[in-house]
Amino acid sequence: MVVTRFAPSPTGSLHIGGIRTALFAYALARRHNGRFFLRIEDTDQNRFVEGAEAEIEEMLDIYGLAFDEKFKQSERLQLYKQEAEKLIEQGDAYYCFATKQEIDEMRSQAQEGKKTFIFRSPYRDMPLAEARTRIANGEKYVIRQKLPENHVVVFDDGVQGKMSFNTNDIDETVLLKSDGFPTYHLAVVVDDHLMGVTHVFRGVEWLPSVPKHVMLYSAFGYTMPVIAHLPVILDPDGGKLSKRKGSVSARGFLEEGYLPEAILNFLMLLGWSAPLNYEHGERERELFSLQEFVDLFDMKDVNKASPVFNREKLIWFNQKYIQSLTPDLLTLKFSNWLQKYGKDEQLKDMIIKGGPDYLQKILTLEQSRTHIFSELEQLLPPFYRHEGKANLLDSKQTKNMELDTIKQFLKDMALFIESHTLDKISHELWESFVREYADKRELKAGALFMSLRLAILETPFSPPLFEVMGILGEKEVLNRIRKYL
RNA sequence: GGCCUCAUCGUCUAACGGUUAGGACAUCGGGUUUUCAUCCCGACAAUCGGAGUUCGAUUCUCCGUGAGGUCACCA
Repeated sequence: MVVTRFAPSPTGSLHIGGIRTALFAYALARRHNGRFFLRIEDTDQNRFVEGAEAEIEEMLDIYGLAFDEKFKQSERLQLYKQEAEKLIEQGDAYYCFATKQEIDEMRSQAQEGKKTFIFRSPYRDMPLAEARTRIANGEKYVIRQKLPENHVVVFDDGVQGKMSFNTNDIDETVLLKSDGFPTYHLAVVVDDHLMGVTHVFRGVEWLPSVPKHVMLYSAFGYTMPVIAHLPVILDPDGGKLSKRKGSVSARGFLEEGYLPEAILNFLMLLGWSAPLNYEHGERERELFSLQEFVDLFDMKDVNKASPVFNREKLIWFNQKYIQSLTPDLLTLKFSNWLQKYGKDEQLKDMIIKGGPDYLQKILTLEQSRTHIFSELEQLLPPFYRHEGKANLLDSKQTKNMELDTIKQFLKDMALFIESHTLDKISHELWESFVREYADKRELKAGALFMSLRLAILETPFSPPLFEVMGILGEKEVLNRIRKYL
């Protein structure tokens, strides 16, 4: 059985890269009808952030990455200590009394001499009995991993492939801190084994500590899971993804108005591509639902190189997903978004007052021109408020016209609408009125449409006017036009 | 600096050792259109450099170069 896990630490808001790691782990487990666990790595008391754990779970839920069970490292402290003691007994670890200051001093000395600093504790070979006496006397200690000298550690990464390390280049790392908490290195190995994890996905930043883990697995006699190190997501400017150009947290993207499905789809293609069978006439494809991804996902299709996070492409995905929404879903999702993240309080009130049916009609019209929900905060107001103060000449089409000509047109337009109040004006009738009007006076039809648009909506950009007027209703349209007469 | 890793259009990527090196985003043209979008059509654009292996390297090997990661009682 395939067992994977997502193991974030609750030290802040969940990074979008975390969602990708979780996505891959989730997909592998689901693909093989296995299990997917959440493990909260809260062994650092100093970096603990209140509410971070709840946010991790909330994000996993919103993004649709359901886990089967949750574990918390802080609840299993006794266990790690026990396991560390076991290593001491075996001679694969030792008590160390060196203080942080002492080590820091040695390190800075080595750096001044331009020498590489690999810490080897003076307590490494202290007789166990002596060490235990010191502990009994209340002395502070940590437990360190003991490494064999000049030993080559080989490792076969699930994504990166074969590599090797020499123990001479590696610190004998702390396994159990003086506060009794395990370090990451001890806790992952113990937990992954106890949880029966078969496949691990994590960021490449963990690659350098692989030899420590390999040695721990062998000291414990555990079989190693497949470990796959995912390349980091890079910023277009180089380096790690930075916040300067937009969100980097899982929640931040939701706030900006991206749909979780679109983000997920974008993330899938960052380092993975679907296998293709040209002989069966398959074409390149990049729109995948979570379920389709699960059905297709295989570790061998994951890339080694670090991808750059391209926000334009994310926007394109989001637009595709918005366009594919049914009117009901579009209305529902946008309403939820607005309520949760909307910034324009006045607009929120007006939308509620206008009712869901009115909103849905507008959204259907604006659907093809929205890429992310936050744009709608600019597109919607013309349907809800009207000042009567727009400059009717402020557009490419109307800037060379006489204001009087426009006003006369608006007046005639109003008369036209009034005279047809009883029978519904058809699109054809209405449009031919404008075009004939333009022909007769040697005006440009486009300019007339624009002047109407500016009067009614007070913006040069809008969906087709006929549909807009249909939504506003004749009474409202007349009201708005009259403000300019 | 030590250790480790990576390298195809600007970006995400595809290509049993044999392809006119394919697709998508972006960009630039053109078409549809009542503005803005959408949609459709088209164009531009890449195998980091140098050796080797081979009849033949994007693909295999080595060396450079460039980029990234990491060197905590943080994860």
